[in-house]
Amino acid sequence: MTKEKLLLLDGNSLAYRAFFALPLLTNEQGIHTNSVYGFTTMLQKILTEENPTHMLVAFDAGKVTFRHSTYKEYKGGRQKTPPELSEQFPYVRKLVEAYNMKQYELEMYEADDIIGTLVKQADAKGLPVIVVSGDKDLTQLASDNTTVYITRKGMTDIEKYTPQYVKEKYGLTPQQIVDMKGLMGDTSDNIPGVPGVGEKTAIKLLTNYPTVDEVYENIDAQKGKLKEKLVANEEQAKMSKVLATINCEAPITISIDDLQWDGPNMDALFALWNELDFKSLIEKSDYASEEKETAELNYTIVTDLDATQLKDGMAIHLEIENVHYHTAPQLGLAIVDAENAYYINYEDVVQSESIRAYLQDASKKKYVFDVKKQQVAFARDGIQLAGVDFDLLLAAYIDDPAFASEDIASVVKVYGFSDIQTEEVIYGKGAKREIPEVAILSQHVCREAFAVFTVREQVMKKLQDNEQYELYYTIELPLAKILADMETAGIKVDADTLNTMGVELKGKLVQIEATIYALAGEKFNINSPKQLGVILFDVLGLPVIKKTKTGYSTAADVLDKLKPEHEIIEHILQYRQLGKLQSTYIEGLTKEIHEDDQKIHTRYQQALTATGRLSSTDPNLQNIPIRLEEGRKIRQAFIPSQKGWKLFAADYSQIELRVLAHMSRDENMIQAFLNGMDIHTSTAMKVFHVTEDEVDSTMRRAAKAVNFGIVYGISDYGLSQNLDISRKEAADFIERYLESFPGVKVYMDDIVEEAKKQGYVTTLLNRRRYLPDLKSRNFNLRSFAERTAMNTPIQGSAADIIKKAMIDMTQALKDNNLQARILLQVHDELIFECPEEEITLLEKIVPEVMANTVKLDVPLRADYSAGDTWYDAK
DNA sequence: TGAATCACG
DNA sequence: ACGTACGTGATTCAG
Repeated sequence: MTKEKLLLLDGNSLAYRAFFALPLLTNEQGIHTNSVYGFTTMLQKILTEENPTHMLVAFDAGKVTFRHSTYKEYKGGRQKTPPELSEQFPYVRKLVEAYNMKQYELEMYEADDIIGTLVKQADAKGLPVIVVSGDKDLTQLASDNTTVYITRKGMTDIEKYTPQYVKEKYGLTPQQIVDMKGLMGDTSDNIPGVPGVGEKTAIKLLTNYPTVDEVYENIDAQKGKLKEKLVANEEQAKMSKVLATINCEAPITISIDDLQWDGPNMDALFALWNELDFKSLIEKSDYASEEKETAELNYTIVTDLDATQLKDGMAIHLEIENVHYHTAPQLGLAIVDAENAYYINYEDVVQSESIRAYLQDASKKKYVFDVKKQQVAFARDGIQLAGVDFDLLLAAYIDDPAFASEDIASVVKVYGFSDIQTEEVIYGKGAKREIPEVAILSQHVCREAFAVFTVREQVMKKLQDNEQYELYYTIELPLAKILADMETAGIKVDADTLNTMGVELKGKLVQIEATIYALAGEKFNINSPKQLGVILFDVLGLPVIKKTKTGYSTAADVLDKLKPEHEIIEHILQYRQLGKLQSTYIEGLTKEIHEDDQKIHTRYQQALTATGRLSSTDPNLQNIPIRLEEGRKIRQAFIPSQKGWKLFAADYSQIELRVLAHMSRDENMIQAFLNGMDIHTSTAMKVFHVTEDEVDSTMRRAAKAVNFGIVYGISDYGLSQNLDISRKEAADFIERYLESFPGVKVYMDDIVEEAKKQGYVTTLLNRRRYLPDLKSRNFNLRSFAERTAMNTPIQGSAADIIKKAMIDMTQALKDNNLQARILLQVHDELIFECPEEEITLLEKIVPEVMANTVKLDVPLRADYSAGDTWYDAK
């Protein structure tokens, strides 16, 4: 039998302490959670360390207590409880409830008194007690039987008060704490004490005369001012002691036997943590990990199914060995609804006529997680997946882009479904990763499908409630199919071209390397910022312009400034530039060319970015060099897949600034776009009050930088860095800009204001991004969130527009019976390939579709060009 | 595994 | 006074 131990918590005091100890946090609904979070982490820690058998959380009952009849100013002058804290009290209660702990409060009494009374009972029984509070007053309860834990900053840092510890700290016994309070008072509870007597004096007095009464019985031993003060405040001192004394005779109606504790209600606790977004706790808890018992799901492993079993409205899940779905083996397929669950090994799926027909039947609705992945993987075996009506990955991403995850388990957990294990648990991680035996795998895959089936209605309802159904159903879902086709099509890359460039680069790199070593006077690893820093700043003694967390910064902007200082700099910059081309683009891209078709098949992440943009991986085809000529040549390796075909590229002109003009309704900016003039020049004219002819390149460059700055959520510092001017000058630019475009200023102010109010910002097509940090008390976090609030509607709306354009474009290509197809998307541009003879038609259709996909208060414009390589389509 | 760097929009 | 531009992914080094 385990040893009994009683844990008593001072609920109110701990909630207060946690609130002020931690930065303001909010959950997705904008409810503040820092106090509950601190309370939870503290509790988790103590429970693990102490294993109590009895528990109680005591709360203060109301404002008025029996102490007020002694002294009506008791706890007077206290600041009102901040509303951010008040709203958390109900959650603290819920938390205690989920932990299955007894909670108790008593009219007219404070939590302290409840705790004191129980401590006394426990002491009588010899039951060991731990009292936990944020309030040092409780330390008076310390005894050989009772230890008082006082939380320090961070909540998990705890000071343990035993009688010995009190003695060391104050030179007093725990019982004397109240005498000390009597003499020195307590500002937080508005206990007066003796004015002019502080902790030092109180301790000194009590060392000689152990109680307040004895101090006064021997008052003649004191002299001077101190004596006067003591005499004048005798009544007040004695009253103060009474106020500070915990009442251990409170008329409580519970006893220790009622406090037996058998551990938390994990389901309830888990649900609450979920609601409060305590993701780290969820992950840490055993409940979510391997030991967790998941409910058995009844399913059967079959080799075939007949048409009557393959119904409309089932969840399907194709399990693929790893994330690289263009090549990774397909393992098996689960087909699940409320009544049935089947698992079919992938070889059997490919063999089965009926299952193939079902998968390709658009009239049979299917629910999946990551339709693009499944579509691509099925397409490898000639199965054209159709009829997908629900994609949990996309729906969850629209619900909240922060939910993005490749792992079904973590996504459904957000919606309260936890009968599923994470992919890490099933496969293991890192080098230990391996495919589990079929029995485990099939169970898991069926659960994945069942999870999709289960949360579907809930997620769809949420999208409807938030008016995001249209974004989901008319943009993201159809886009997934288009992206799958783009990925499957791939883009042809000529390995020989890359190879030739690589050989040439290699020669140059060897030369530059030798030059650098000669100038440095020694060999070192140029690719190591650390070693390079030593050479530049210690060996060569160049001035240090910027430091990083770990040492000297050797970033390009720093090296640029050092150019005049030493010849070595330009060689290092050259080396870096060419080295990047070699490793990332020549070698990196070559590795990704598929043997069989000489193509690169990237994967677009459709549910990843916070703003709604796509991203591209393995390889990233959205950051192929263009700005510098040497790098731009890489694009010569990208070619059409067939003889007689061309590449065709079209890009939106200034889409983000046009979106800004539209959303801000700024008349000057709208006018500038209506005039069709170069926007940076026209900005320069406005800001510098000059005519078009008077705008020189410096002014245009400055105007361009400010335009970018505005889109990013401007700061004078950022602009000053970008333009390499003083902060003052940058601030001046911004001010003049905002005077020239007053609508922009109003818009920027409003958007932050509105985001603070509702907790999120939205885009043109009602995509959301939650910004809890807008309420942070941390300046950095808050400023960042404010800039994000300004940037996301712009970047996100631009992303919405091109996504819609891709859908419209696919339709237009079809309507015109063109062979042309979209291959790549790079945020504001689309790259196509097509037979040469279709170019003329594309030149008409593409810019038209792109310009008209949405109607803004300013025109949208797309520029375009065709060529034999991507380089030439410029 | 995280930091630094640099490629893109 | 606070310390910064927004959004990504790949490579390299080093602990």
